[in-house]
Amino acid sequence: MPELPDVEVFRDVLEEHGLERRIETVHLPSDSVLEDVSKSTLRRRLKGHRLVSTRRHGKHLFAGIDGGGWLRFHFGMTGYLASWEGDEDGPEHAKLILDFPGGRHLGYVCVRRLGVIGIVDDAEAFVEEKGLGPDARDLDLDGLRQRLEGRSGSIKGTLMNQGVVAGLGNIYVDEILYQSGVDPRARADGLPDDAARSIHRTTGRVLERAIDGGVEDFPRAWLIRRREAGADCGRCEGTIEKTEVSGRSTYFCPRHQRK
DNA sequence: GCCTTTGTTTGATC
DNA sequence: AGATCAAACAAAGG
Repeated sequence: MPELPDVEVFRDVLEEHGLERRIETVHLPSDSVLEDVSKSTLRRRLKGHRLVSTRRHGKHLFAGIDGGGWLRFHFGMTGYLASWEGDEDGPEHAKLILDFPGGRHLGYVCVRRLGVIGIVDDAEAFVEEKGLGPDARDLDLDGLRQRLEGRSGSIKGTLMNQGVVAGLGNIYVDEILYQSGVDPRARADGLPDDAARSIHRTTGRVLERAIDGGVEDFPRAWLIRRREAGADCGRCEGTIEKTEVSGRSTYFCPRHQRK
């Protein structure tokens, strides 16, 4: 579930509850989601320090540590950040809990353990090494055109490829293509220019609106409100169909989404 | 109980 | 070589 807008909301949690407070205790319960860092190193790098800044690239979130380096989060399919106050245990399946003065806690929670936590020296360098494309929020039209060039796969698979554009996943790509009127199975490099233009414009609009709404209360006109085979399209007289594209369940309206 | 779901990595194939 | 695709992964809910 966590795609760019979700991670942006987690970033708000981090900004509001996790910054500029001394980390008193670092809890790393049982099965670890740590990558490239041991529990003891992570504890040493965080304990007694403060998180002082945040960065996001695509679905990756970073928290700058006052002693240098960045705490890195990836949320897999079911991860999220939570903050709470007091003596309660907090959510189940928390993999990392930071305790702050005054009883405030910040937790990284991941039920299915496909998320990852690590420490990196340099967030930029990490993005480079991973080979991530530009963040979907900053992508300009020419950049998008260039990145679709020579791609023989489906437009859906290409937009979900984090090396092409970072931040979009199954739900938002379906939404963008639905609102752009583009068939998810269309070849990425064969799109008419107005389709590329529409995808670009729609991507910006959809992401901003999703973030503004806190990733809830989506407009009624959105596909996300009717991801169900047989539902009325809502944009035209068509009917929503379910199929599989790039190995992912895909909802679209064959009537107004064209190749 | 099997199927579906989500994002990424992997190994194979084009 | 580089792109693309299917399968695997965990675990819960239908």
